[in-house]
Amino acid sequence: MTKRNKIHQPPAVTVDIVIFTIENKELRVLLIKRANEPFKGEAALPGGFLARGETTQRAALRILKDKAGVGDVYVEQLYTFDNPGRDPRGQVLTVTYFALIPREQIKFEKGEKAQSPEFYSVKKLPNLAFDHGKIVEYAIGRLRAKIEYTNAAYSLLSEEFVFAELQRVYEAVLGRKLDKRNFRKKFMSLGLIKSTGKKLRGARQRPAELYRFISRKPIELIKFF
Amino acid sequence: MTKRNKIHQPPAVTVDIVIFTIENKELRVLLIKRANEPFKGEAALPGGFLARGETTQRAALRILKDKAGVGDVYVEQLYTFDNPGRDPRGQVLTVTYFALIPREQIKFEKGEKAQSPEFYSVKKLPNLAFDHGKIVEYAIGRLRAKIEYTNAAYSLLSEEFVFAELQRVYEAVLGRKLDKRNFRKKFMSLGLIKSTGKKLRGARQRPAELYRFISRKPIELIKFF
DNA sequence: CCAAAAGTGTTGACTGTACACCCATGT
DNA sequence: ACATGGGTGTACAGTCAACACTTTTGG
Repeated sequence: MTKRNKIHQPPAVTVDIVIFTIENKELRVLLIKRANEPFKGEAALPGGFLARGETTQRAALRILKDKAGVGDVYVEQLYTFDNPGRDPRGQVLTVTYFALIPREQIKFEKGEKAQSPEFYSVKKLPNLAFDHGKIVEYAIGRLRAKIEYTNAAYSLLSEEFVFAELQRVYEAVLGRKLDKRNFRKKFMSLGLIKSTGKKLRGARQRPAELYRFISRKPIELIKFF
Repeated sequence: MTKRNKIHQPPAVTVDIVIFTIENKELRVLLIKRANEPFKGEAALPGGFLARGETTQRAALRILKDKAGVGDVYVEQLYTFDNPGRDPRGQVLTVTYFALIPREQIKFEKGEKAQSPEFYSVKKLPNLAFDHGKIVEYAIGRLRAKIEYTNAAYSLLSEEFVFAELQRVYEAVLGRKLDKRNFRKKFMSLGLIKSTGKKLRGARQRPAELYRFISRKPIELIKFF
């Protein structure tokens, strides 16, 4: 560190979160309507200023709780944006995170109704405030990469799930159909999930086996060169 | 963004850079001796506070220029660290970058002599100030991943190079020997480099062909699922 | 018995890996 | 002529992609 302390006036710091879920076989992002200027009324990522002494990670969890009412989910830092002009109010540095949530776990808080939080399909996003469009795009790229070499999918599913649901998660994230047999074979060989022995009955079809992730903590698969 | 403006007191923002090079077949990191408290005299990453109105990317380039005297190199944002307690002076948020530089391009500035900048092999790093040890570790992981699906290696080599040098870059970064024939075959098939037609003469052995990267701008290779 | 989704194997193409010898030069 | 690193091909194993039919249930 140099002697720049004198002329150091730190930028404002905010945290924005890209909250993903799968709904109706589509990858969706949580957006709110901005209650205040700038960009009042436009769609934006949930976020907020850092509270005094708060870490960005804590702020991300707080916002997640406030806007979506969820706790124990996959959260990961994405990137830090501070291009000049990204916020008309001046220099703002935003640390972005992304989170993965199973749709049925989300309960919007009453207090947030005014901002009408809503999940938008990534295939038809509205115009977003600030540079949030770029942020979402970046997040999608990261998610696509992550889901191929981690167990992150657990965070988009409920604890017990059926193989078809798992495949739908991958298809929604990657944006294309996958072959049922190849997908099952490959995924099984990764050793990330185990059968519960239970079956899902009640549909008018052959009952499907229920699986669960062996670990619901982030795991990276080893890669070889 | 919520109504947290009132209690928003932004943390100090610094930028640290992990500057990599290849020297003597080893991956090395540039470290300086801290001139001031805290951690005075200990080895640390070059870095500094953000100047007023400066973006973190600009700050990274400025520090790169100041400490290593280089301009046109591969620079990429790494991660943002703000764990409590990482800096004894209080809440400090650090945006980290990593840079790749060919060793022969570096000229240390006289003004920086006091801090005795020096390249340390990643295999025998001293204890580092702050959480810089963790940062370097993280950077190595990122570099290893990047070099496998981008053309980032161009930034660790001079414009024209011989196949053996390219291979040494990969071996140093990945930390293991690679098979000469397989490496050549694979790398050639990527289409990132082209022969210059020239040969490197003067050694007492068969002259080696000189190659150059077709593009010296970052390129990502397409991956398939 | 019909509709619906579940479950299951084989083949061919491709990719990665292991491995050893001759070549062109400088001294 | 010899020491040095440069340059090259083949065979085997593992992985990926394409592809269609039978099973089990609820209605």
